[in-house]
Amino acid sequence: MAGRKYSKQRAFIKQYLASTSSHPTADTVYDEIRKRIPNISLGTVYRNLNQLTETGEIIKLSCGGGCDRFDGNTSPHYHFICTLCGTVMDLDMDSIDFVNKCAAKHFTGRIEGSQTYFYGTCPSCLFQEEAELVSKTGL
Amino acid sequence: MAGRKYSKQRAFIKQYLASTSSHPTADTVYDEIRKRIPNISLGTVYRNLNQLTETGEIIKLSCGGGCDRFDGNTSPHYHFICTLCGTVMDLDMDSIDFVNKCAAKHFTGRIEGSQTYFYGTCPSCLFQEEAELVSKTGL
DNA sequence: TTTGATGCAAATGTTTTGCATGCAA
DNA sequence: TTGCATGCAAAACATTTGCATCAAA
Repeated sequence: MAGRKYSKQRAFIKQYLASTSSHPTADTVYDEIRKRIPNISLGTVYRNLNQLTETGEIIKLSCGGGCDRFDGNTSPHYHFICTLCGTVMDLDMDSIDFVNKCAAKHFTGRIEGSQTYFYGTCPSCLFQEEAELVSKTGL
Repeated sequence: MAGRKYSKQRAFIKQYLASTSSHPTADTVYDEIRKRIPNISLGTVYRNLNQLTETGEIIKLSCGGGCDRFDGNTSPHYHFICTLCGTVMDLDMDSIDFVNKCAAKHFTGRIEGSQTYFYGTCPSCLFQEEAELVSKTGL
C-alpha cells in the first residue's frame, strides 16, 4: 500500500498475464518475460507476482500440483483443472457467488470471498480416452 | 490399487486424521504421530498421506499458504480459511454440489467434482479486530 | 519367500531473502 | 536525494526419492 514506483519488469509481467488465459506458473512467467527482458531474475518475478496479488491486480491460484498459478483476469470466474494432464482452464458458467451467502448463514466470522475449483477430464483428454476405447474394442 | 499391506504407521496416520478437525499439514501430522511412533520418518508420513489421498480415504487441501493440508473427513463439506491467522475450519452449510451442474452446462469435458474455499476473517480474529476498534475509538 | 513399507539421507522443486547496486520520483 | 526495485546467489521450505532393511501376507 506504500508508495510504489514504476518498474518495467512489473509492467511486463502484468501485461503478459492480462494477455493470456493459460494460467501460467511463476516459472513460465519468468521464461516468457525473459524473451523481452533477458536479464530479469526469478526473484523479481516472484516479488512482483506477490505484490500484484496483494494489490488484487492479478489472482493467485492454489489448485494443487506443486506450484501456484497466476491469472490476470480478476473478474469473477471459475476454473477447471484436468486431473489427467493438469491443464487449468476458465469455465464459461453463470455466477455462483451466492454460495458466499450459503456459507455465511451459520458462520459467525466474516466471509469475504471464495474460490471454486472444478476437477475432471478436459475435452482434449476426454477425446483421447474415447479414441483409445474405440481402438481397443473396435467399435 | 495393488496389494496393500497393513502398516502401523499408516493406521496411526489415518486414525489421527479421523480424530481431528484441525486440517493439519504434513509436518504437524509428523509431529503428532511421532508421539506414538517416535522413529517414524517424514518420508513415510508423506508416502502414506499421498497413498491415503489416492485411495480417497483422506482429502488433500491445496488452499494456499505454502503447504498442503489434510482432512480425514471425506464426507462432502466446505472449508473456510482465515486470511489473517491462516486457520482452516469446516463450515456448517448446506450442500452446494449443484454448482457442478452449473459448471457442466457449457463444458465439453467431464466434471467429476469440485472444491470450494471460502476466505475472510474467522470469528476469533473478528473479535480481536472489534476489541481493537473499541480501544482506539473508545466506543 | 515375496513384495510392499520403512528409516534415513540425499535430491528435487518452489519460493523467499540478504545485500549491494540501479533507477523512479 | 530518497527509498522502492532489481539481479544475483544463497537460503529456506516443502516434498519426493534411492536404497538397504524390515515386516506383512
